[in-house]
Amino acid sequence: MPRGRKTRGKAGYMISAVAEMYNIHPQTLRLYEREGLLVPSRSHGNTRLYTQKDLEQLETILNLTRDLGVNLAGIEIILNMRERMKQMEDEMQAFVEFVQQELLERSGPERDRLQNTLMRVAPPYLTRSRVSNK
Amino acid sequence: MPRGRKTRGKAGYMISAVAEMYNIHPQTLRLYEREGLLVPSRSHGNTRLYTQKDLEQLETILNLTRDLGVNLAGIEIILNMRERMKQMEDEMQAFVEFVQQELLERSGPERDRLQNTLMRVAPPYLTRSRVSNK
DNA sequence: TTGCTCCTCACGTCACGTGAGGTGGC
DNA sequence: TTGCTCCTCACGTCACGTGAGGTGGC
Repeated sequence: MPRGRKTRGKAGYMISAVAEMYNIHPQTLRLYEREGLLVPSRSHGNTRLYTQKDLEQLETILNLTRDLGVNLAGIEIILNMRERMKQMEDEMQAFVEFVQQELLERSGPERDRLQNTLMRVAPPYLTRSRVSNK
Repeated sequence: MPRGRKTRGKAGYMISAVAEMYNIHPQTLRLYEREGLLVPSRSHGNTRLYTQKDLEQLETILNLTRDLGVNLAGIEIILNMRERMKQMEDEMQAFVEFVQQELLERSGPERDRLQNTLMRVAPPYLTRSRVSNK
């Protein structure tokens, strides 16, 4: 039973709660914030509040630094690249879905040709659900 | 005028030539090789030979470590991600080009619809050359 | 008051880069 | 021979993580 001040409000976790959950020093969390890797919001009393999204970011950071030995400069770059890759995937996804839509409205050799290209060119995880399973 | 052994054969640059070109210690190049970041081929006498491709890889590495402060673990991951992003871009490119081809064979509202989607969804650098400039 | 929060400063450790030292082939 | 190559071992420096010390608000 936790005593004292609540460590978890609806607005997020306080620093010691996060530190305990991930077995990490509170100062390290402050370091990550100073480096711009993980910037939680603050309460009106200036206390850090970590949201669920912050915790996911933290897990990524810990994976990179603890398991893979990446330093903070590298982590920043990798997080940015991840973001860009996600965007690219989303664009690809949207585009593929549109062409699939076109596909459904056609028939005959043209349909086969489109479908062929889709399978050749689009990553499997984008086409599997709608096209190849049929 | 360089004396002694040739530092540049048609097969590639020897380590001291590369070291001089990039103002880097030969031991550092050996370190990068040991870490798997930059693995040149070898002559039959076991001498390292750096190709043009190796030098490009080296420039990327130096940019990451010198200018951005990324450590070697991070560089390895970033190089891999770059590779994957290039692949994604190639796939995207091929797909967009195919749809553009389809586009040219159509007319009327259907063409407009396809073109619209292309512009909305494909990154500008993929469409500029063939579609938007017309 | 207690137990948290905030902050700054400082130390220990480890990775990276560099140098020395000794070898061998063109 | 000279000047390169190969290798291993070792040191200096710096970033990162952790701890101490002192403050303030719920």
